[in-house]
Amino acid sequence: MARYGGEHKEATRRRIVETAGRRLKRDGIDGSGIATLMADAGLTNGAFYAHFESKDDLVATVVGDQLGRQASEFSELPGGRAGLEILVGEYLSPAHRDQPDVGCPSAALLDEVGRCTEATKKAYTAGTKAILDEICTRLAPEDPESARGAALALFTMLVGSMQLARAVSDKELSDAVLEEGIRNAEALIRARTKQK
Amino acid sequence: MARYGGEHKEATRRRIVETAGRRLKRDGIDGSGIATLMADAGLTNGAFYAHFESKDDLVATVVGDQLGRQASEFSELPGGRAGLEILVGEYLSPAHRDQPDVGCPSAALLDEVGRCTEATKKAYTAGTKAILDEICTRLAPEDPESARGAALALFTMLVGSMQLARAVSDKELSDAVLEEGIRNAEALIRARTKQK
DNA sequence: ATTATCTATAGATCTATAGATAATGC
DNA sequence: ATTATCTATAGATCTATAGATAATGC
Repeated sequence: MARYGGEHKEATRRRIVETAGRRLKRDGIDGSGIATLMADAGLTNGAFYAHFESKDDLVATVVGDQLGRQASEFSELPGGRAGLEILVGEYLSPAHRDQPDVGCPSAALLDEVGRCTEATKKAYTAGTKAILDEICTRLAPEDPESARGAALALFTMLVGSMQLARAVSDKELSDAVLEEGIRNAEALIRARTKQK
Repeated sequence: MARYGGEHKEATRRRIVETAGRRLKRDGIDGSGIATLMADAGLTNGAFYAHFESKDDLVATVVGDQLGRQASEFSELPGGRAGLEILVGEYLSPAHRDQPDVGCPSAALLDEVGRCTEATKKAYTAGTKAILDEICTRLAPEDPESARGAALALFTMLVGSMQLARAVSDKELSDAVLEEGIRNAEALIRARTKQK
């Protein structure tokens, strides 16, 4: 079965999902057209529907893929508090702020995901649960569930801070948002890992 | 000067800005067309350009208006910690989650604002600074500037939590995000108002 | 007479589909 | 012979403009 070496089409699909991840994070979901998404992958728009049922189908796939990648990146961080401190420093960096296309999908798209189809929300939810688990394990290795609240605090603060740093026109304020975000996140990590 | 009672056109413009605020928060910026925005105000699309130079012009105006309203609502809350606790409870409520059109513009639009024109970002920045000032004054009346970091932590956590609660398909998780958000926010307020 | 709004439309872009083409493996 | 991709296009929607209309105040 399968001409073209058996993996040709599969590889193309993966390439579309990858390049679409960057484009969606850069221009937004409603801001990205299929012709552009396909051109990014070196294809024309007509080929799109051989790979996906609809734009919604692609969006759900991309969101799931992006969150899955992020979860697996997180899982490769060192254990305990050390891993979280690396994460915070990288997350709230000017480099991350200035390159949304290769950055966190939640920072780039979270409010838009709230307006997406159920399939996209489901993909988003599964990925985010995995990420929250990674954070919990590092905050409280002996009883991860007990750190759920702190993990949510850390996650929402990181995402909110990055969105704010990007939305603000005042460079000084934007830098301050990142710096204070790091301080606040580190205080949260320290408080949690000391107590209990 | 000015026919139609002198305030007719002005009133129409205000109506457009108001109804567009709701529509943009509901369907997103890229998700809202001018014909729909004008129909919401009881007008046809052709009349739009008598009031605004472009869609970008409207978006900047609406974002500025929305943030200004929010800042003035915040300013009417009681002073000190009490005002902030009311704010947190209302902000992280299921009612707010389920009615984005009449809710916080940052929760609805923050990642999109990051992709908007400079004029929109400027309008957003001015409004957000006013809101952060309101929070600072309540966290540390004697020295508001000292609370800037804590104010940012509170603001980004509120916005991030609301976006997450809306994006998640799992109702239980969504409710938990709001509940844990309240706990985390209150802990932050207490820590800040006790110390110093 | 003035002017806010409407009707009509241009030109671009959007999602999606149908049939043609070209590159592959047998 | 098969099939991934391309070309071409339909039909809807988008932003924006031009000229017509209707409602107002003098």
